[in-house]
Amino acid sequence: MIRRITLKEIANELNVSISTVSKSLKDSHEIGLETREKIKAFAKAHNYRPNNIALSLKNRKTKTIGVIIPEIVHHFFSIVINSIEKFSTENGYNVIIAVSNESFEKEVLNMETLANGHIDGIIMSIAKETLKKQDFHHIKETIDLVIPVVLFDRVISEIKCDKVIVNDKQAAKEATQVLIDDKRENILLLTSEDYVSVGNLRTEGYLEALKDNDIEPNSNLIIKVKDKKGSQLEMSYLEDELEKAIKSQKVDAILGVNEIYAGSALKVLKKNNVSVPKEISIISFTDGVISRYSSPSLSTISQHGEIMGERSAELLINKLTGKTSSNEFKTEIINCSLIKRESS
Amino acid sequence: MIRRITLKEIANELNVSISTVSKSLKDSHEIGLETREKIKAFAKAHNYRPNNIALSLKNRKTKTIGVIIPEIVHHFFSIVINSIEKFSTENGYNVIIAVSNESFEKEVLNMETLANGHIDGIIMSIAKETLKKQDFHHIKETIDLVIPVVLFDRVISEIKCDKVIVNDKQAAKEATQVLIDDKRENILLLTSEDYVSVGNLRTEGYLEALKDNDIEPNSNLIIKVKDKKGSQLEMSYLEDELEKAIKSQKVDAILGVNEIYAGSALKVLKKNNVSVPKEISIISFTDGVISRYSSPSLSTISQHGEIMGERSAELLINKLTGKTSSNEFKTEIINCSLIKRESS
DNA sequence: ATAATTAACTATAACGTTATAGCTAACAAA
DNA sequence: TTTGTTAGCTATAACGTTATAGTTAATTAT
Repeated sequence: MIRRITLKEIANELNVSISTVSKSLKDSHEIGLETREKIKAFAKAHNYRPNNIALSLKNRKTKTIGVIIPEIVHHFFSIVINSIEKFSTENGYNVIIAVSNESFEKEVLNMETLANGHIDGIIMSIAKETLKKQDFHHIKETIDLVIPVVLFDRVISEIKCDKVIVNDKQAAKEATQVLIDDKRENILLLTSEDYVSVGNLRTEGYLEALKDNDIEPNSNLIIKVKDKKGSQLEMSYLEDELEKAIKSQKVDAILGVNEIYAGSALKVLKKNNVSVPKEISIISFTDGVISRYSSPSLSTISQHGEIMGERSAELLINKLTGKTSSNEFKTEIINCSLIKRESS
Repeated sequence: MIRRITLKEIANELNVSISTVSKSLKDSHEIGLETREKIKAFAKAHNYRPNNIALSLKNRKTKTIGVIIPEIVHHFFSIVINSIEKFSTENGYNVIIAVSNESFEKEVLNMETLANGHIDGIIMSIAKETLKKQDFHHIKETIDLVIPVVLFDRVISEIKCDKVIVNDKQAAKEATQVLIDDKRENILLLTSEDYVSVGNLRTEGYLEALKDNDIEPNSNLIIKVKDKKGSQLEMSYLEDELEKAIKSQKVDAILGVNEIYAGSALKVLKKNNVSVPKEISIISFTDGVISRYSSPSLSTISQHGEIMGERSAELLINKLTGKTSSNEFKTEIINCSLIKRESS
């Protein structure tokens, strides 16, 4: 029932000025030892804590980082957030989270709110709708306001800022090569629509691997999953298409750009009595919980979300503390690694 | 490169007082129409946005809710957060997230930081270590500072505040009954250590169902999973114990208090060539992604995280806006529901 | 004894707002 | 003419801090 005590109240109580109190608590030698000790004792007894809002106003710094992600109920993003939160807290920053839900409008709104005083910098991964629309004015405006931005995973080259990405193309290429080395030549690709940068890069890697091995790409073997809000529809689309594909042609491997796709594929194969990995082997991006607990467990390409989160936070904090100059931008590339399990 | 424009700057620019600008932007009739329009136009042209920090300081309100959860890479908690975020944003509140990582110390630290000005109220689920320690001073102190707190899922009766829980005991009882009705009488329980309130309640429900059906509880059929930080150890403990259990006695069903336990159980059974649900059927708490993509898919008890999140946010915001009195506390109970899938 | 120095404290402005009270000129009423 | 009213604006304080620039009184130097 007691409101937090302020410097003013301490000052009145002890009949000194506010300045004296402020300085005493900072252990300034301008104030006599006796007074200083008395004030510190009083403050401690009354559990004085500086008001962070007042400090933020004064210092024009909030010591808070805003994170905007497309989804939070999502293994990869939650890993990244966790790691951002960890690194930031260790470095004295709070984290405030906003979810765009893959919506352009909500992303813009989130940025507006965050940029209006509450945060010192932003870490974000761009919503699908925004990528589709190709409208990045909100991000540019934020950067113009001298609010540093770090993009991770889903990035775009046209924005000048720090970025943290994964070597998607290379990883997809390598995974495809692993399948080819295993004598699988009819590799089906489960990918997302073209405007999703990461899906696109992974598709490119897949195609390159085929080319390197003189395998003619077959468009019937590439399923671009249409994403509908409300993933139920999305999944039934995937399942229908996949079922058609395996019934109409030879398929001996599947490369999925995320574990939800691969998990759904596993279901379809099981339903059709196709044995994995004997008849069809599977490799998937996203090393999440589905991969580990499905059966057979899925071989996956880990994008090392912890590292991404940590690097993103580090890049941002370096900008905020002036460790790196505000007009030099880095793009960090995290190497994926293949985790072999039962499905391949 | 342009700092956000302030009232003061607008005032200087247009040769009026700050008050005039402030009032004009609020469309006050104290200011003449002409001046008002001119100022509004100027503000719009310069993309004026009020500084939220200054407003927070003035109003002693931050319009921000703090959420403290034990883990974020966790299906249930991420669902709850998502839903808190959604409801709060719709009602004009921001959400700032802190993760305790099941650690008492970190939870206390988080509360301190949050309570120091940045938030108007807190929604939290208590860390395991805190539950074990039974030390809740930080929560009580926060409440004493007139910062409303809402506890969800992991709650404790000794704290006077709003709470949102699930009818854990009843749900466990009903699930056990479903298994018994299916003629399974040797039901193994995979639960957590006693100090975790929800695990405890679920165990109670299990025992009650046995009692109602005159089945003697068998302590060999209750595995209390020791949790070690770093879930690898935790899981191997579970796997070892479970393997011993099924080899040394008859087990025809398993009730798991969360889907990680159940998912691990499924692995053990598969390894031992036990067919699910024929020989052993499984029901598990937490309706997450593992349950849906495992094979067989798991029958689960959904705790309706979305509803929990929404109710928690609603209770808190009602307190914050004065809709409900600050010394009356509600405990909302969400009913779980059983989702039948292949494992039972 | 006077000036210079220092120790110990205080007053003030500023961060960006808003609410309250106050001021001025123009006009109306008596 | 004198007083009252109103429209339209401004000044001020306050939210809780901190940094800068004072202000004393006592001590030291010359």
